[in-house]
Amino acid sequence: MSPDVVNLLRTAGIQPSAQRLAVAQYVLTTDAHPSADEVLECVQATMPMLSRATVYNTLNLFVEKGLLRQLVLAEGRTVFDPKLEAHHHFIDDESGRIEDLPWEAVKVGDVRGLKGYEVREYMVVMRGRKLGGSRMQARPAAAPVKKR
Amino acid sequence: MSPDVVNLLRTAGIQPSAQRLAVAQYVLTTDAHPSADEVLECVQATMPMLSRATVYNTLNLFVEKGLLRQLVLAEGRTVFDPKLEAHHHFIDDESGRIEDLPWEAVKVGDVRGLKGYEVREYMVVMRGRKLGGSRMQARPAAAPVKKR
DNA sequence: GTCGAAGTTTGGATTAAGTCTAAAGTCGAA
DNA sequence: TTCGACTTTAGACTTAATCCAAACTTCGAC
Repeated sequence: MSPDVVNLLRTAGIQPSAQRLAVAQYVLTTDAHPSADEVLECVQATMPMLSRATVYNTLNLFVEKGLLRQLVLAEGRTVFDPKLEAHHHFIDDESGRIEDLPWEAVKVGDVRGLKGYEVREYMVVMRGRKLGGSRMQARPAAAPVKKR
Repeated sequence: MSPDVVNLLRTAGIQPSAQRLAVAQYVLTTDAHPSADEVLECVQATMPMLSRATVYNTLNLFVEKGLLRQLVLAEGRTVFDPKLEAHHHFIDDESGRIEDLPWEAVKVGDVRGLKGYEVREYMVVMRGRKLGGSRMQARPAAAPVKKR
């Protein structure tokens, strides 16, 4: 339990607790864009009594305190992203997996200059096929385009 | 009941029916980005016996046949857009209302050239405040940031 | 016309994500 | 050590969306 995380929470004005630390440890360091249920599942591996409500509470708290961003990009998937800097997203058609792309990877013209709109934030959302990298299959693997 | 719509459906390989026509008439001509429930509500005004299931069936059919695009951009709002050409989206922070922005309005750098990704489609998603245009308040007005 | 098959619509049941609630548990300061 | 504030929990609830099986339409073949 790195004291880093404890301090990170404290600095954000969040009282640390065993549950919050466990969630933080996982969700603040992953780049897998997990959904709330995936967070629950992963963290329960090390803390089996953890309840669904707590995960939702904690994730919402983190979002509110600015430790996490909530993304809604694809059908039925609300997802959390600890990467706070501006960046773009690529969504794999097949797996539904979301990947971060660095801000410099795509140049976007003068958005702030749009007449009539005051743009607070923006990103490019891309969809398509990820080439080559089909061997990476580390974790639960973002629900393969579930027809619910 | 313009025969246009009848033909449009036929051309798309969709057998016309009273319900489908009513839904088409509304959803294919609006730029309000309605949710399924909003479609239900609006079309029920002229066809009160219309069922929820039919609206979902019809909307999904239209999406499948390429008459409509399904967008998931904001929390808990799956929304339909009849504008098929590539374009960008602006989401008003306050009202949650989604607006189309023409493709030329924002220049985006060489997305297709990204190494390792085969981009099928992309768009810029902007969030912020719409200036001035607060008088436009024609219809149900996309749920004003509902805290569910 | 009328029969049957295929397609369409329907209300209600079901599922799943997420929130709410109220009771129980923890923590820390006086 | 005790009190009040905060946190966690299981389970009830809500809402969007889908599934289901029965009823209804449509349409071509006879």
